[in-house]
Order: sequence, then structure tokens, then C-alpha cells
Amino acid sequence: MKKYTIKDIAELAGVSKGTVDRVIHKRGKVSQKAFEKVNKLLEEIDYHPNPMARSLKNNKVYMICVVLPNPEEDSFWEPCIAGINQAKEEFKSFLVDIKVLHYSANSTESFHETNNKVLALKPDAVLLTPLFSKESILIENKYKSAGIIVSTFNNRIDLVQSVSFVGQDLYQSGRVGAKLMHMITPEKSKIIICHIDETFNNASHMQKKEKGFKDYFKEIENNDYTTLTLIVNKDNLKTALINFLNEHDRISGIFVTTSKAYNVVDILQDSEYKNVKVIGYDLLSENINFLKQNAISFLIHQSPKTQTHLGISYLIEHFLFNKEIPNEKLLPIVIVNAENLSTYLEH
Amino acid sequence: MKKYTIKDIAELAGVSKGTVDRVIHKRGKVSQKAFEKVNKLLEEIDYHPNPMARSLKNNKVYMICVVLPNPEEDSFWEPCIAGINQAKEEFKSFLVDIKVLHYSANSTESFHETNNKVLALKPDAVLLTPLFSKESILIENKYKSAGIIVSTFNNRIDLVQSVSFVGQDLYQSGRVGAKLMHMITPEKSKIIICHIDETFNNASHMQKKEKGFKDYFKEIENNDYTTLTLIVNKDNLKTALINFLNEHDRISGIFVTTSKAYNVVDILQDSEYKNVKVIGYDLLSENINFLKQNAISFLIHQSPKTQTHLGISYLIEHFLFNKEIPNEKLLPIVIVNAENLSTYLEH
DNA sequence: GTGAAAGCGCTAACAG
DNA sequence: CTGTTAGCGCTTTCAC
Repeated sequence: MKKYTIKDIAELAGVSKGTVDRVIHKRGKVSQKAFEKVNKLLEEIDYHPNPMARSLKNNKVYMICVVLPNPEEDSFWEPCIAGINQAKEEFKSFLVDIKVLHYSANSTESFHETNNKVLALKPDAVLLTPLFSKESILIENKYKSAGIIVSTFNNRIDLVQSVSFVGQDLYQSGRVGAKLMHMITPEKSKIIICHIDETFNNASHMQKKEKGFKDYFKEIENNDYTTLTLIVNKDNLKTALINFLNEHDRISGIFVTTSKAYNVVDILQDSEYKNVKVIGYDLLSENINFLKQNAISFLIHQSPKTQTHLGISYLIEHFLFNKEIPNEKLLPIVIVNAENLSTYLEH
Repeated sequence: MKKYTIKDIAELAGVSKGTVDRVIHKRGKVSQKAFEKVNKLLEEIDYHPNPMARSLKNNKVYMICVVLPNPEEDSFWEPCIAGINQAKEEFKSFLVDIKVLHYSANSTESFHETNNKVLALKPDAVLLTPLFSKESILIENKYKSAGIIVSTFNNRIDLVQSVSFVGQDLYQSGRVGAKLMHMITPEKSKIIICHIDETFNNASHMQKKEKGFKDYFKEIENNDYTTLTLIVNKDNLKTALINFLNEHDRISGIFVTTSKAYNVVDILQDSEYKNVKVIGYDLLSENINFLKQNAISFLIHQSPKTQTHLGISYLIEHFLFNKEIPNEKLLPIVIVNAENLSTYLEH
């Protein structure tokens, strides 16, 4: 299990370390003969440079900016901060500087502004949630031409292939919700797919989840379920939902495609529809309370903490150890009930 | 965001790098005065040595042995190999040598033998599944007195506190199974907790799961479920199970505490009890098939791949970057159904 | 007690 | 085109 060094190879090839280095990095200025000789050796030995030595040389402080919606406006984003802090802690001995910047989730202007701030900081990489697709493509190009690496998490810029992404397969997560709903609701009943849409940014999110949910039910044999779609905003939720429930009989479940399942439960509990099953997304404290009380049957966890932690780790390990940044990392679709909840909160 | 080096500190304190080093590592031979001066600076600056530089010096090849039951005997262990290979790949550029050794899960002798082989190899650390508790304590002491770091995964040596562990909270996983069962079976029905015990090594495993399962049902209000325990070995499973089902009416679900849920389903499918719900453990290919066919409702995933990968990573990062090895890492209790299955297989 | 110096593996600058 | 050299931050050895 001998590890070969550049020096070993130089000796074996009868050349100097400098020449070997030039071959490794294809810097040219090497004779055909020497090039071939060294290259052959490198392959035989399956040489990998020592990443420690390499980055020791390179005593640069890498700056990574994380751009995400303000967690004070929507607590869904809070765990992201925890993920960032975990990464900070993990890499505290290394030369990395992680900065966090927020924008307002319902203002494209604020999105622009924040990203311009980031551009001014000239970081080495930026990890962002591209909530607004058009604006994101614009800003992505600006970053690229400034030589800044762009990674995304949670939301994907659908049109741009080249940008790395950490997040969840939303279509599939809709299917997971459907499967769970199928197991806990009676046959011949109706299910509401409820989009609580405050800001209209989540449109594509919600559509993918709905598609997955509906496709699941379409595919089951002898399907006697009916799925109904309800699009509301938070303000008229109560009237709209109650009306909807009154208008349709045999409604046994509601699948909430955003993290606002607790809003739905709040309303159900004051009504005659207490027994309608609810499945929603995300471990917000309000949702957790209802999960523990069995007012929410399941939550699908999008692992926001893991998303940021992983996104940052990929970038840092790229800088420090020359690792490749995966193009797409789809996280598991996590099913949470009242009993396995705690095992996701501690981590 | 300046990173201070040993040289900076030496200059600031008006001493040499050597003295600073002696203070950092408490090697003594430093005057009271110099010691205090340097120490004060170190604290003010919150100095952390550059782990790259440190381990660059230390050009030692670390050897880690992984000891686990033979995956050819029980395919539950197969993913562990994948986890090991992932770690190998990840750290291929570093100076680590990972060796894998198997033992036979139903022979304490083979366990001893394998561990003696490992002792002879004089590794820096060993990651093992302590299937047999008495023998494990013995061997753990041998390793310790040989100065070999011991970590465990999947099974825990209950009596030894000092050994690090990566795995699952089995009591809680029993509760998770119970909660799921509760949601998919009708009231006033009976549930079988089925231990399929070939080798009697899993006794403590199974007991913890059973305890969790039963406790859950005890705690629910107006409990009208009955839980029944069935202990069988694989050979008499068929007769025992069918007899049991015939003797008791209203059985609606079976919770299988080992990875052999597929054995139960095989039997149910040839019987009049096709509609009995089954919940089991582990993503064996046989279980996966039945999960996809809805013959198994849920599987609880113990993440064997993650267990080994994490266990090895902790050890390597300890050696390379001086990170602390967590005393206990309890992995999430993963609920798997036919729809989120794929998101756990790829990872 | 202390400082100076060599060297870990790699890169980059500089002579030749 | 090629070899030599200095130096990244830290540890270790050796002389004073």
C-alpha cells in the first residue's frame, strides 16, 4: 500500500519533479519523450496527488456566499441556517469564509439587490435558492461571467443544465404523499390537493407535486378515488376550504403542497371535518405540534438543513480537495410521523 | 478573516515557532513566562492548527479493519460493503488502507478467529459489529490494550460505554413500526409481533423492537388493539404462523422484527390471510419486491450502508484531521414505502 | 529552556 | 524544454 509521490515518479522516470508536475497539469513545455514516459508511469501507478500538500500550498481563503429567503419571513428556511453553521463548524480549521445573505421571498427586487451585494463581495462560489426563475437565469449568467461558481438548493433553475443542484424530486414526493394518503383513507372517497399560495413563487413546485400525486392515483388498479384541486391564498383559506368541503361529500383527506398544513388543520379542528386526514410538508414547529397530536398524519421532510450543509460541503471539498461537485444530488424523500420525528430533529 | 499560523504567534509572542509548538502540545520544557504569554495569545486568537499541514508531516498510512458477518450468509450485510467502498473512493487520495474481514454470524468461534486475525494485522482502528455480547467485550479489551481504536456499528455492546457506536435506536424503531401499523389496521383487531430467529444472536435486537412496539399501543387512548408475540425459527415458520393465525381471529397485521418479512409474505400469499398487513425491516431485494407489490406495507430501513460509511469516515477524519469521534450517532429511523424506495436505493 | 533547520508533497518562479 | 529552488504550516531533531 505504498503511496507514490511526485518525487518517486520523477526518479523512476529519470526526470525532475518539475517535469512530472508539468505533465500532471498538462502545462506543456515537455518533450514528447519525457511526456510519454511520465504519463505511462502515472497510469501504471494510478497516481493521485496528495490533496493535503496541494492545498497547503494554496493558502487562499475561499469565500462562499449563501443566498436564501429571510427565515424571519418564513420559518421553513430556519434549518438552513443550522446547516450552514454545521458546515462552518466542520471546516473551521480550514481557510473558508461563509457569508449568509437574505432576500425577501416576495420581491424580485430584493432578490436582485441581494445578489448584487454578493457580486460585489466577489466570492469564489455562491449557493442560492433560485426562487424566481427568470431573474435567476440572469443572475446566474452574471455570476458565471464573474468566474463565480454557482450551486443551487431547494429550488432548481429548470432551464439551466450546468448549475449544480441539491434538493428533492418534487414529482416523486407528490407520489409519496399519494401513496401514504391511499393507505389511510377509505376507498371511494375524495382527496383534496390543496395549494396554499401566498406569493405565487412556488407555482412550479406545487405543480410538480400535484402531478405526482395525481399520477399515483391514476395508476392504481380499479381506482375509485377522486382527486380535487383547491388553489387558495392564506387570507381566504378558511371560507374557501369550508365551502369546498361543504360542496363535496366523502372527502377523506387533504394533501397540502406547501409547508402550511397547519393552517388547514387549524380550520378543520374548528369544524365538523376533524376526521379528515392531512398530509403535508416540512417540519415547522406548528406542523410538528399537529403531527404529535395526530391531527397531521404524515409530513414529508425536504431536509433543508441537509440541503445547505451538503451544498456547502460540496463547494468546500471542491476547493480544498479538488473533488468534483455533483451535478445533481436528489435527497431522500423522508416520511415523518410522530414516532420517527425526533430522529430527524436532532440531526 | 485572517488565519493565524504558528509563525504569526511566534512573532507576536517574541519567541520561536518551536516554543509555540511546545506550548500547543504541552510538551513541557517551556519557561513559565513564555508559556503564559503564548497561551494567552492562542486563546485570544482562537487558534486552530491547520490540519492539512499537520497531517502532511505525518505521512503514515492508517489501517482500518472492518469486521462484519459474511454478506453471503445474510444479504442484510451487503450494503455495508457498498458503504465501505464509498468511503474508500472518497478517501482514495489519502493515506488510508481499509481492510474488510468477515465472520460467520452463527459461530462465536469464527468471530474470535476473525478478530484475532485483525489483531495480528495491528490496524490503527477497527469498526465492528459486536453480534455476540460477551465475546465482544473480551475482544474489545484486547483491542484497547493493543492501542487499537474500536468503533461499533449496527449492534451495540450494551455494557461498554467507552466504545463509539453508529446505528439505530431499536426501541424507537419498534414504536415507529407500531405507529404505522396503527394507521393501517382497523380498531379492535390483533397484531402479531413476529420474531423470526435463526441464530439467537438477535435476541436483544428483537426485544427492544418488541418493547417499543408494545409500549406504543399501551400508550394510545382507548386502546382496543391486542398485540401477540410469536417466536419462531425459519424452519417451522409456515406451520407455526398458519396455526397461530387459525387460532386467533381478527388478526390484521404482522410486525416482523427481523429482515425476513418476505418469508412471512411468502406464506400469507398462499393462504387465506392475504389481506393481513405486513411491516418489516430492511431493504433486501425480496422485501423490496413485496413492497412494490403492496404485499408489504412499509419497511423500516436501518441504513446499513450509511452506518459503515459514517463509521469509517469518523475514524479517517479523526486520523487525518484530528476530529473527535462521536460517542454515539443514532441514525434516522427511515420509513420506506413503494414510492420513496428509489430515493434510498440510489444513495 | 530555546531557537534554528530540515522536511512532509506539491506548486510556481526562475535560471539555464 | 528542463532542473533547481523556495515555501505553504507544522513537527521533530539537534545544537546551544
